[in-house]
Amino acid sequence: MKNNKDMPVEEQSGPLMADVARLAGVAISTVSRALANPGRVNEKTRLKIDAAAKQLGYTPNAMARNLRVGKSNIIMIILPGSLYYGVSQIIPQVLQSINKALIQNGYHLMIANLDRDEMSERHILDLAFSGTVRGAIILSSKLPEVDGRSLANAGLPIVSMLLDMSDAGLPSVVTNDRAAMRDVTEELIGLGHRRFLYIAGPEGNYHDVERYAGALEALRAAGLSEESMSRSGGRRDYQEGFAIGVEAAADFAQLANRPTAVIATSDDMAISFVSRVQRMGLNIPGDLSVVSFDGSPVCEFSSPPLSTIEQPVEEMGQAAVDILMERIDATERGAAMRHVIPSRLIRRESFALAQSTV
Amino acid sequence: MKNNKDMPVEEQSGPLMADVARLAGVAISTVSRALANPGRVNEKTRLKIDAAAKQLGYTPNAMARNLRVGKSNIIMIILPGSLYYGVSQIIPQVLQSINKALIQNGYHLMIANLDRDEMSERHILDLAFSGTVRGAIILSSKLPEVDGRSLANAGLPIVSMLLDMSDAGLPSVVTNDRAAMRDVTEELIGLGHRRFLYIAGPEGNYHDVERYAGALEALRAAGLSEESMSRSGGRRDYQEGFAIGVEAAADFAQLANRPTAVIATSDDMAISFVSRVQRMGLNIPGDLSVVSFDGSPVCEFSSPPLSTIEQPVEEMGQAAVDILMERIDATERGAAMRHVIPSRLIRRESFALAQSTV
DNA sequence: TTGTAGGCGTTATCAA
DNA sequence: TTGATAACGCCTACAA
Repeated sequence: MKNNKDMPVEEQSGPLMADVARLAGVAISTVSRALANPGRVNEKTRLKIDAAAKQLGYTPNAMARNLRVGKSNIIMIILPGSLYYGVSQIIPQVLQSINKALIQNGYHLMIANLDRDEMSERHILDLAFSGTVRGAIILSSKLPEVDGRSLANAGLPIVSMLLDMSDAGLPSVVTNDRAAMRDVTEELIGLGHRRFLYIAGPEGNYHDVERYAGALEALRAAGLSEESMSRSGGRRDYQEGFAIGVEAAADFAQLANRPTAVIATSDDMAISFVSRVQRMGLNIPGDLSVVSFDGSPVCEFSSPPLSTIEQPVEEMGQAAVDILMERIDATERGAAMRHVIPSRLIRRESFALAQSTV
Repeated sequence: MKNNKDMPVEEQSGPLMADVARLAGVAISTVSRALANPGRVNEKTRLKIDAAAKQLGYTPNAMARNLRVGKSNIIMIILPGSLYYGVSQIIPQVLQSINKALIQNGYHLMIANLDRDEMSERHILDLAFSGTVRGAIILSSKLPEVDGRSLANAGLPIVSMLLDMSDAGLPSVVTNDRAAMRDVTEELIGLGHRRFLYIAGPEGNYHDVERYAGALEALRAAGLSEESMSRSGGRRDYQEGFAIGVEAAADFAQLANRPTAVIATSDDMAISFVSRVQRMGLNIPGDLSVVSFDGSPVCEFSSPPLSTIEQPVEEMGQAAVDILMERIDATERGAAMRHVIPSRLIRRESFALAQSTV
């Protein structure tokens, strides 16, 4: 402590390395070494120093250290505009798994929210260019870029998760959206379904593109035309899944030749869709089979329990952190890679054999 | 830039204040002033400096600044063990509103997860004692404390949210759990209900204590005995809401004189409970009224739509940040206060007049 | 209004 | 193996 003469109480800044050094009877630099490179110091002095540090309740000042070594130990996660989904636990799960993996590597997690406004972009760019963060994991398809500064040029390792941005030069951790969709569509075809309704999130979104492509692949493989699958949605964001499902139910009611199977691209859509068509008197899965994406646990408690494609969020988060750590340590950067972690279909009662129709 | 002779490319640390100063033809300190106290510098030089800064794409180094001024601009949020709830969006909503409010005040949000293990406590204490964070918002009932160091003694402003910890000296932002529960119970009594089932989270938890007390207040006021309300649950955490609801349905089935109204302390509990008792052939709200806590949007799409008590998370987050900011700025700390923000009952079809029974 | 100089708490280099 | 010393990039008296 240096303020020992008048001690204005207000900001007691805690013990410094100098205090530890004094108590242990060694030089400051020796304390620094003892704490950082315990191997490079005499065992006896190390013990003395450890004891002194513990006695004083010493914790090294992170800002001083980071300034000195020129590196921060904070990673930021860039989340899309709204974190607010209906039943999906993807965001909390991502945060949890990433935070855990980061801590194990000695890093901390900072949140950055990427809204559509310029302010949030500026905020993220400040974080990057001020040296506050050491790397980023991004869950949005847009890299912040405001008057000259772009996140891409911040010299920061970045990993994309959920969305494939390897084209933009970012290593990406994704699930097998396309194959998962192809498989489940195939399975429905196998159950006798020939007319489908596809409920989409925002058109052009990576998930939509991939999943729809997967569905079409299955149709083609079975010799069915593209017209056998109607589309609903495409204008609203995934955050508005409930509204999308409600609108899809209205669309569904209008269809002349009603589909016997519905594929929703989020559990929210499926849940609100089901609630509306049941109200119209339809039986699920008797009249209509339903499958969706996200693997929300609540699907088990719908009536009927909903089949859903679970995304391996834990593994994806862990993988994203692993890749980020590699990038941080690497002297040379490898090529941007696309890492695919397979998802898993949870089969429940919401889909069944097609009624023999027509 | 200082590395201008051989430029090893690897760590291009960006322009410094010295570079801006050189380009603008002024001293470093003038740049510092121009950027921080624009008023205390000649307008003409200020423009020159701004231009130079923009031209170089200069962003001040946050770690150097923070070290110098002895303050960080990072706030940590301490979240309970698992973020993983079934349908509740409380955690994401909290993060969103707090992050937004913090940014408006010039702060950043760091996540800290408080598991039951010592490692996570140590992690949080390091964040606090290393000067990394300037304050904390805590959503857990336990203040980290490991060998000597305690978060309570870190000299850090802390605000509790969701849980009332004013007894422990923390200003707390909570909702009116007790009154909300009293009101809804009263309402059920008014509808003719006389036998209740209360589905609890972990016993002794603040929410459980408050809510149960509220229910009892209503019973007493109506001249009903405590025995008119059965209790289920009490052993599992809120994160296991679905399991609690399933078990409650089993408990319910065993009851000799079945309740006509159920009060669940989370939407997860209500949803899984309903799915099970419906499978037992009961009609809701015909045979059984149901109300729960959390205000999850999905409740609108259950069948029947579920009544639920919505927590004002946005306002609570905003209030928590406001209070934290006051504490940070305040020279003298006021007494710990309890700030109550009222919740709101969303009435849906899941409760109705009691069937005339007995 | 602007410039000079010193220091925030650490780590890293160099001698001893 | 240890100690003195010079940065890291910025802010802030104080002097000019």
